[in-house]
Amino acid sequence: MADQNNKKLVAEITSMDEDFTQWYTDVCIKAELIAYSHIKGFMVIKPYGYALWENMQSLLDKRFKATGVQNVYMPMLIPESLLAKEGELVNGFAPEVAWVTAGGAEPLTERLAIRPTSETVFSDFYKDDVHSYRDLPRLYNQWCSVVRWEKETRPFLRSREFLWQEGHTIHSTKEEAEERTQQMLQVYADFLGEDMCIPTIKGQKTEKEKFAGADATYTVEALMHDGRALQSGTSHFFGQKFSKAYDITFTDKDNQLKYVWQTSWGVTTRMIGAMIMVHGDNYGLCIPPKIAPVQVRVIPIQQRKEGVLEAAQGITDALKNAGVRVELDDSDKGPGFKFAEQEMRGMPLRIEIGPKDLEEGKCVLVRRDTREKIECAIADVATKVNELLPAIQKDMYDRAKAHLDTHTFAAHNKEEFIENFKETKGFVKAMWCGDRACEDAIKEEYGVTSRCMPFEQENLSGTCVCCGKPATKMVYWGRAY
RNA sequence: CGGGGUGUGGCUCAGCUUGGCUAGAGCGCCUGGUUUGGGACCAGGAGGUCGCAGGUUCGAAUCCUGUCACCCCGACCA
Repeated sequence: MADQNNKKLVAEITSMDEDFTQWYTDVCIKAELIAYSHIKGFMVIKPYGYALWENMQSLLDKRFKATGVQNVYMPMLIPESLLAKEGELVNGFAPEVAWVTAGGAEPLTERLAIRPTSETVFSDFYKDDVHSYRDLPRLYNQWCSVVRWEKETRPFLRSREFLWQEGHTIHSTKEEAEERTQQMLQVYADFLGEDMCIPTIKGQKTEKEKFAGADATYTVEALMHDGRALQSGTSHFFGQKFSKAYDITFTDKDNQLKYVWQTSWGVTTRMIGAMIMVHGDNYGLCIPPKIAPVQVRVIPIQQRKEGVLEAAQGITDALKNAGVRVELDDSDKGPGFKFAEQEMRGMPLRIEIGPKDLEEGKCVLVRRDTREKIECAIADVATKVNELLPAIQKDMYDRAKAHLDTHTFAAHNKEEFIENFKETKGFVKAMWCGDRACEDAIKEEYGVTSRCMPFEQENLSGTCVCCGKPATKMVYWGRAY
């Protein structure tokens, strides 16, 4: 019944099959996540979008703190001389740094960078803060925004200012720092999988793709509905690069002066983009229950009829008491409008209650992810909802995982590799010799980049799909956002 | 930075080629009423220095010059 009306129902958003990019933009706007501002690449995050971020923040923050991380806040402006101390980082970020050059009417003697990332500031702070092995480790994190003057911008995926968290830790031993790097990557993978219902591939970035200034960069890569890849979180092992550049030393147990070992790791509002593109459909957004600002919207039908609104309010209260994030839509819009809006905004469940239901003492629950309708006695609503929300959470993950699996291909030789990238279908696993030249050539010819060298390696063949020389690694390749 | 596109009420756009009275439509918004199980209907109403700055002209949304902004596609990045 509903399917016959698909066209009409989604008249306000472009079909994702027709134009995925436009669909994405439409959803961001129509689901009221953002509004464009007057500055390119700077967006207004509206209450519903920000509520999403707040939920993500709070879940992540708990996970961080469970591993001993503490939150701090660092200055947003970085003197040029400080930023310039670590050469690779400056070179990496130089083209996209925004500068403050005046304070009021007075030109500054030294221009100040608006942080593109805060390794330098943390390092400068740690330098004087740490003296002894007893001061280590330092496990600091900050929630803030950073600015990078990107050429092309897109809501959540690539904006010039974006919200993120950046964790910066220092350790007395290499092993401990390496362990922390992996630990945080796992935290991201767990968060994305368990809370965001987004399965990821964990692995290491190649030299070409790694973060400027890092010894090693690790990543969690997700696959969007259109088959394109999205780097969804990173964790870096810095070795002693920054500690040597910024002179962060401590006296160890053996009474020797040593340089600290350092990590940093971050995730951003880009994850909201990932959520949209992994779970969304032609009805709009579809938000995992754990993240959803509103988990259930109660929609009364013929709300002026005797008892309807009261019953709807009763259900709302019962759910609220049961710990559910619930909202009653008692606006005077028609029911069709309300259904469409709830779906557009991706609220995981809605409850319809009208005079007919009232007579029978029931209501109708509708899942956003499957649009399945489920009748339920009014008295059992809280129980049923608390049963359905986890089920939706699980099903959303399973569907995303199935999509990832069916859109990951293995190429055993060059022909298969080329074949798989004639159109963007997903990840392609292929062997690689480890040579930068092959990576460059593949990008040049097929427009795909190495996404990561996965921790779970397979031996697909003995030779590099590009040059035919002996292979050293299996790499996930893909077209990336 | 290269290619393409667009700037006219909150939104989507028409009008511009060929200058001319008070700048239009749909959606949205406000008021009143009728409605309500998939984006309701009727009546009334509010809302625009046509992106900005110059120029041509008796007269510019329309022609000319400049400029700014945004969107899309590429190369760089979370």
